[in-house]
Amino acid sequence: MARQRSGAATREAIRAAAARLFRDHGFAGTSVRDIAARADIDPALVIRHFGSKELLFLETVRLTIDDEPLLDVPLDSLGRRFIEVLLDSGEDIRGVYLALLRGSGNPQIADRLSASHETAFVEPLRRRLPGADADVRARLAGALVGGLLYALWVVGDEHLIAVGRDELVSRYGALLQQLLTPVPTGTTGTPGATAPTSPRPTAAPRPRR
Amino acid sequence: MARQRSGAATREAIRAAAARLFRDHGFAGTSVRDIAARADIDPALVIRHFGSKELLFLETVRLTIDDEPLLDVPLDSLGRRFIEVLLDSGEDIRGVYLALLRGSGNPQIADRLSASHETAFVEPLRRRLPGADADVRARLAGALVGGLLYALWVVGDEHLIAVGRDELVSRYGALLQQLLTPVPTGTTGTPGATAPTSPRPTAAPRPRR
DNA sequence: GTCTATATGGAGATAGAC
DNA sequence: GTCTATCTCCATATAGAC
Repeated sequence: MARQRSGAATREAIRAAAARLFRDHGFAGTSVRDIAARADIDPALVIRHFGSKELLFLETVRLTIDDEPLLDVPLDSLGRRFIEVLLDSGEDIRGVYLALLRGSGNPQIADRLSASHETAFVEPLRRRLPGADADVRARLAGALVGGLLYALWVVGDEHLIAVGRDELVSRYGALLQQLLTPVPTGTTGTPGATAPTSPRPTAAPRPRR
Repeated sequence: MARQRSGAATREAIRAAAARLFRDHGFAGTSVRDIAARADIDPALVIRHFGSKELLFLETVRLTIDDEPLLDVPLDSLGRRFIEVLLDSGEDIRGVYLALLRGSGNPQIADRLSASHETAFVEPLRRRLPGADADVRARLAGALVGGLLYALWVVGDEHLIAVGRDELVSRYGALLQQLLTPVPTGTTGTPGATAPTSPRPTAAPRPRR
């Protein structure tokens, strides 16, 4: 019979349905009718409560990493940790990231993506970085991090996925770490090697622990 | 008036119009009518010649990078060079990359993106890499490269763009180089602070095969 | 080969009775 | 606040006359 609900409950039902559908099928792949059906209400109510499909998207699809306590580790292991947190994040983050990315043809969604990238991928790192060029390094790190998610989630590189979480954390984390705490040439007591071009011995997959 | 043209000319006109519009406005943002209008023909002809909008997209939107400049560069400067080539690539690559990315909700377009990523970003690097784990390293490199384009073109990180081409090449190139020729501790000069002075503008001429 | 006309379906959004 | 009914617009795709 689809009994009437209170206004607040309806609003919540719409929000929940929208969040889920947008996350799973993106902005274009979700219709107002789909949302209404899932919330078991009339399509007109969706517009009535949120004004438009676009506003509803912007209200429900937010990228947040609130595992920030997990990032409370020494700076020299922040790289690994950050990758770890991302890879262990649930389906939520993945879906939201994909929805924002694929919807970024829409200017408003593009703005939201831009802000989300800043908040989730750049800012948490920049806060920890010392040095005058901390901002640039954090932004390069944001690009690097985004690249991993792009390769795994958007491209869906099967061979990269098959590498497995632990090795990805180790290798890509080390790469990120390079950006957070660039290894200076002199600290580890290496002699001032003047011959830069050395024929590469193979392997050595872990430049830094 | 819209006088008649030959079949081949019409087909070409459609193809050209589609390539341009898809690249500028994406798959969802381009209608068959838009394409027909730009080609100055009837919308029905678009379908008649190419079967569907989707097939037309797949036929006209291809990501190709000219990897010739990468062939003769020494392995230890391939990282910088690769970033250079990407950043100097024209509006074409950017548009195609964005169209594929934003259209990747469509399974066929996702497949195309996957293949393009492999061909353009992974394969050219893997060819040059020695070692048993060359494949993995090339894929990690592909992720890294994709991340830069993502940050610059999708997110549109203004502060990162403002860094400028040369410094991006230098810093992000050094990062990529870490993956191509890993070094336990820095040997090839400071990784990122200033341009490490081995420009090697264009290498020795070499016959194409 | 080309074009006119149209089929068919789905979208977002609205009007107005209850 | 909610729902029924509908509006308007636009999409891809097709049928059939020239």
